[in-house]
Amino acid sequence: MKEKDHNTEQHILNSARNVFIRKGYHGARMQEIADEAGMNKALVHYYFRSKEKLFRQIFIGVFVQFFPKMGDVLTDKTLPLMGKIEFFIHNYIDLLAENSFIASFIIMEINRDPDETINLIQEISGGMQEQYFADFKASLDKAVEQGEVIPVDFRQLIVNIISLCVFPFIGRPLVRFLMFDNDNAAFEAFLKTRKQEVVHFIKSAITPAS
Amino acid sequence: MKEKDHNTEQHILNSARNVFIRKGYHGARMQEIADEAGMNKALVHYYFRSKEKLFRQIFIGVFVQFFPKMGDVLTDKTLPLMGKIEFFIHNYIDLLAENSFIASFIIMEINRDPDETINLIQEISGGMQEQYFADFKASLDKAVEQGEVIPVDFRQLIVNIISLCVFPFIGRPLVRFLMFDNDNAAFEAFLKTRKQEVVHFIKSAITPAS
DNA sequence: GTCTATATTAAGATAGAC
DNA sequence: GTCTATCTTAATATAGAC
Repeated sequence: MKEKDHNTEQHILNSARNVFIRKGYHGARMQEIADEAGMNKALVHYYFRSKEKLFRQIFIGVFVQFFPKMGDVLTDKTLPLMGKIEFFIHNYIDLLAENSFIASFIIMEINRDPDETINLIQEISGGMQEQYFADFKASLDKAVEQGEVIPVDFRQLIVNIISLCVFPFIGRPLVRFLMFDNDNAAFEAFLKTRKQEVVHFIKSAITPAS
Repeated sequence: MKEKDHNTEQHILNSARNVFIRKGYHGARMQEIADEAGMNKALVHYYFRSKEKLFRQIFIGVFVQFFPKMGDVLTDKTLPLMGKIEFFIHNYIDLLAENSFIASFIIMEINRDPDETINLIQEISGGMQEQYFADFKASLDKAVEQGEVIPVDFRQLIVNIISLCVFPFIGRPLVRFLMFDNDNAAFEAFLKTRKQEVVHFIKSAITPAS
């Protein structure tokens, strides 16, 4: 029984994750979640009582999977600044490429119900981001001092890096249409070169003119 | 009667715009639209027949307001490349700042129903973007030839510019929380300096090391 | 634990009076 | 053109049999 229990619950979670990520909270249907899990709607309620509760659990899971990876890179003390940035960009874009709808899902939900969502994120993160950023700032300050990079506000720089990585994935259908006339192969090729492009662009922007 | 007719219709459109932009298609309620317009739900249906039809009209309006402004700048033949870029960034960030939820609304809807939304956009735009980009590319090529900027892929550059402008607004609640501990004043100050930051960053990235 | 059947509620949409 | 009242449908949620 324990076995089957665990399996069913896991099936529901997988299915719910897919449906919520594709459709968002309001667009998702309990019926669709049940269908995709290959079982009855009532069973979904039996395990998770309400759509709201199920959603919270999914959102937490997605967020937890998505964020710590970023922090690990920022806090690595052994790497120099540009190494950190490069490593971060590589990891982050890989993650986005493999989980194509996650970024827009998070953005969507944050804009749907900002207060509720931020509260949830606050509970999850427990303020760990402050340490991440402090470490990154220290690393940046040192690099500036040594003349390796020009002086920049560390928050602006972080936002710049994340913007460049995330936006093409969030705006994917629009970018593909506007810039590639819906030619998907061309757009995928564009994304493939994106990692190098972003790294190169950042490097070029913060390296002192010799 | 004509007078009143026009007024009511306009009230509904205004209200619908607000509600759809805040809540998205699935989150919006016809009741809420009617309430905010100060009238009955039935009247909204009398004017627009269905939620779907009303939504399409709103989406088209938002998109039309949002896009041509970009094109005007890109196609201005009198400005040099960096002037164009600078002008574009100023205009675009102003627009985003004044209409804080529009960007996330468009992104949200595009991800909710990509095919349908892209079809709609295709009808609206009529392929005008190709001309915009062609003109921009020509301007970029010339600047590269003259040694004013380093060689860059024009699509990557455009995506970079838009990413840097749009993302802080789309991710607003999350950025405010993660980087400013929800201190709204600090975050607004950050946005205020964003225009200069982006211009400077781009300039720095594509200017040849002397 | 899992199903069928059903209750409940909410939302889009229409009919009909004024 | 605008309202009240109502229809219809669809979605969340629960009861109860197995």
